[in-house]
Amino acid sequence: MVSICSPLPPNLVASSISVEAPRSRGRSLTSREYGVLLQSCIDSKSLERGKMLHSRIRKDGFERNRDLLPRLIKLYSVCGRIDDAKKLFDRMSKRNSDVFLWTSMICAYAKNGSMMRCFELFVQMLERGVRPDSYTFSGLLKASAEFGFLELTLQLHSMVVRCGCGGCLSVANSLIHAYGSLRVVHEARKLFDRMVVRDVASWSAMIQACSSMGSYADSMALFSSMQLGDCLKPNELTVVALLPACGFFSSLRKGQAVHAYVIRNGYESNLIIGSALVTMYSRCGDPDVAYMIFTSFYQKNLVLWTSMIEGFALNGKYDIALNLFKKMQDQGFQPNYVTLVVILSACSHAGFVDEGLQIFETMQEKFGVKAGVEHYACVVDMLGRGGRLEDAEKFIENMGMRPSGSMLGSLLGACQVHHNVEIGERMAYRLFELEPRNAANYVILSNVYAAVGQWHDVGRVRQMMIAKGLLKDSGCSWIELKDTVYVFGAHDRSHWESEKIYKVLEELSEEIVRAGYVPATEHVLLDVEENEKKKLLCSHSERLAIAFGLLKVPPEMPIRIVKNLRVCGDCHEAIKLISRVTSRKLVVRDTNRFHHFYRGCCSCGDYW
DNA sequence: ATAGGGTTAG
Repeated sequence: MVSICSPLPPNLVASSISVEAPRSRGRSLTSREYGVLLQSCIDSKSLERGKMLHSRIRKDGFERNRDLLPRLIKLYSVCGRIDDAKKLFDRMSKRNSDVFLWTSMICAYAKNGSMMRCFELFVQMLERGVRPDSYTFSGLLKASAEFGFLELTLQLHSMVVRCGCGGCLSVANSLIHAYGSLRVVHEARKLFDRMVVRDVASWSAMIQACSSMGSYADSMALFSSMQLGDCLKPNELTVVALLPACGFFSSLRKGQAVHAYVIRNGYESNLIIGSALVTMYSRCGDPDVAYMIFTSFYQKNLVLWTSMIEGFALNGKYDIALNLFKKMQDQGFQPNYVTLVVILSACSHAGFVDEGLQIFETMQEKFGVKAGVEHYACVVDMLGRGGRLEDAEKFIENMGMRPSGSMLGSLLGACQVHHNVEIGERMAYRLFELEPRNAANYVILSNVYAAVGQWHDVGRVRQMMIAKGLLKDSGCSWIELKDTVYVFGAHDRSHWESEKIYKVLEELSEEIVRAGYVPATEHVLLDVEENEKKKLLCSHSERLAIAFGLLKVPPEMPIRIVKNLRVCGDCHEAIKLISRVTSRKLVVRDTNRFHHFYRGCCSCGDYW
């Protein structure tokens, strides 16, 4: 027989006791013992066992026990019996004004997503004169943030202060989280900076807030101060909050370090961490390791599948991505909204226009997912990339919703690639109204003109930009070696080994010309001499970074670089040949995609 | 009895 204080896992203790032990021993359990058993029912969501326990607790007269009552409510709520929880609550609250009781019911509603009821109960509680405590506020803040109520969160915040709960760690953490998920990071940060004592949860919530806003540099900085300044050990939630930052910077070394930490701490079997790792490795251009992690999970879930599919697509392995999409369905997973965005985007980047359109048209009946803006945006992109610019424009007109800026932007980009001035102008002028301060739109329109040699219009657009005081984002590429990131701008000569770098480029130029390279000067969108154009092309930032990589990265290792804009068409050709003449694997990350160059070919199949 | 997690177009 297993005893109560056995070191075995609680569910084992519970199952062996709740059924036979008490009766066979012929004695009642203490409230403490009931507490342990109830907890195990909560953990394993065992409603039937919990009900049996409940009736025995009632018989033994422990139902009003301050330890057991909240647990009973929690048991019913985690088992999806929120109404039973409320019945019990109603029965008990007639004579009970204990904050424990009220808070547990409020939290049950908060977890359950019953926003209105949660706050109704809170009001009733205040009317009854029950003073809320830190637990009450944590529950309420969770509900308020989840429903995106900023006003309410602010009111709760001021109540927290008035009730003297402002100094409580868990309440402060809840507030940081709430502000973070409401995307008011500065409020979260203000609070965070004022905290006297911070624990892992505070740091994790703050890192998460930064990551969800895309302030990844802040996430990174916080992560190191947490360890160096506060000497705190990251936990699973910290890791999950940090991994997107590693992926964003394509910082394979940092990502690998986090992965090693995950393994050292036994977090590998955590599905959420697994999905975050798959995404991180995919964004660092290493889909093979991502796939290894993916396969290491025997029990997968939809998010893991979706992450892996996206990972392959991101790295140009479109066929594998689509196969995985089929395999996922064979294994009984129905794609959701996000999966369909991912798969449509894959079709768009792969040039699988017809397949993509078919998925789009049948997604509602087949998967019960109603197409949203993101899906429509993928279709516009798909048609645009495929050169079906008129179809794309018609699609925008007839889709029955206001086009988003990004939709018009992707069609404008397609007009640059396919040299369509007419549609390009229409898109650009709509965009100028929609997002007047976005310099990128002006730049693309001027590129559209430049691509067809309308230099007068190029100048006109440039004048518009100057008049509005808009500056073009300048292109740069970077490469990470050891723990340092080296950034190169176009025609950059600031690096201390600049001379060597340009020497490598010169030698390479000769070699790739021998291998058949012809500089595609149409990619120089400036009105300058032909020879000047050739020179300008050679020192694009991506080539500088690659040359530096050739000098520094051991020959057996791939050279990974990242560029903040799209790789230009000429560099793409050149890099293909560089991979051939040097027999190196070159991995270039674009704004959002990867190009894997090897033996003169690129994974994108020249369609991007 | 409480807070915190992964996948989303260009």
